[in-house]
Amino acid sequence: MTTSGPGRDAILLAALELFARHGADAVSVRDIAAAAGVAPSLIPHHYGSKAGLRAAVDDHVSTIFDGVRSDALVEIARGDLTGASAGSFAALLLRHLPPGSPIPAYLRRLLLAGDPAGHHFYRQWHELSLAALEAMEAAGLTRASADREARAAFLMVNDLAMILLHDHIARTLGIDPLSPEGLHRWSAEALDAYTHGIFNEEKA
Amino acid sequence: MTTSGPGRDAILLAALELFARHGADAVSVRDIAAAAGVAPSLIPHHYGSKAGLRAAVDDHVSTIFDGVRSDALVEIARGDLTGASAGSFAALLLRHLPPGSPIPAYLRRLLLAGDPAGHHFYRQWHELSLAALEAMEAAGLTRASADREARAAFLMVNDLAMILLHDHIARTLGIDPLSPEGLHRWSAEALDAYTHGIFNEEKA
DNA sequence: TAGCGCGCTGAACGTTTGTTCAGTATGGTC
DNA sequence: GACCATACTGAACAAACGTTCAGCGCGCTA
Repeated sequence: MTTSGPGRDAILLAALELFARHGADAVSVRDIAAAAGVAPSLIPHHYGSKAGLRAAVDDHVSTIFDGVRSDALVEIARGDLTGASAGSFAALLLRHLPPGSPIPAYLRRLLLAGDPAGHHFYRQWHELSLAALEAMEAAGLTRASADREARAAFLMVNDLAMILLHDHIARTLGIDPLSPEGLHRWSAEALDAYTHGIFNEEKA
Repeated sequence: MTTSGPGRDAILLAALELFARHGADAVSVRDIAAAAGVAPSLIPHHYGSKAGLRAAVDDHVSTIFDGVRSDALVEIARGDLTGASAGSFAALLLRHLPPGSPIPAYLRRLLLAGDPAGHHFYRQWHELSLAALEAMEAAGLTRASADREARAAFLMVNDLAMILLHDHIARTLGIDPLSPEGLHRWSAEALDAYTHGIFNEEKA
């Protein structure tokens, strides 16, 4: 377990890519080494074990998310609540990541794997969502909610869903909802639904 | 590869349970055999291979979904559009499954894995969602949409999200959104959002 | 220039994987 | 009662797994 070297970074990036695409269980140490262009034994050398590498990748991703999250908190504190930042987690993430980044797919695995790292991530974002909603209510941008916790969860979960189901949406709708144009179409629908409603008033 | 026997069914159910909980890649043939109370060699005997068992589990789940889906189509055809059936896929599924069923968790894996089975499933439900939305528009229950495809996808994805992120929501909100009470709280928020809106009209 | 530290390799290790196969037990058919 | 089909077992298999370890090469400092 050492601390530097070009091979070390190559391993981390290759692992992130492969874990995101196939899931950590389906990827072997030899697969990662081949993708990184190093010997398989370099992985336990640098990261102790495959589990250690996994933890390092989680850490790497977690650090990136921390950056995105603190940026969002700054915007909320500034009262900058319009547009995508407060309303759309997906748009926020998109601004911070290069196109084709494996991070969204990795996030997908993280949230669905059921391990503690995924829940920790979810909880942090839930709190951010709650803070954003409170700020919007205070600014008079939303109708008051009888159940603010549930509403914050509802909005956030809907937003995350677009990332989680990204591949399916892209193929079914014929347009990538994480591309600028696709995101525009998607959030137009979302904004319309959340502003004007979709259902008519029901009688009983 | 045979066709009957008590061991065969036990293997299928044990595999469904374990695949849903840990993912197929993380579960060994020996794990499944132990859970089913049979010898490991009985699995390739009945299903040809582990991949064959996987396909059989997919088939089993697919058949269940077909039943749910055709029930929903009947309701739509009858004009029975109020309540949970048309609006909530989660509620629909809940009515068809016993409590504690591994099916929702399996569905989660299916949609995430990126294999054709998951996309096939998504596409079928997207068409159902579109049909339900069309019926609701025709019945005057919704405002007309400028982008009906996107709206159907939006509503469906939001609904699926509740199942995909079920564990996180349950732990964060402190109430299981797939239980009757939890579902009530969740769909109250959803119905309110979709009927009255959440955001106030924006100026520019 | 000698010595040392360390990123890195390649062969080997023991374990676990999915699968094969010879063989047993059981239930139905002639 | 003899026969056969078949659900099922337990030992064995080759392949792949994660990991270990002796050693190589390069860049330091003395």
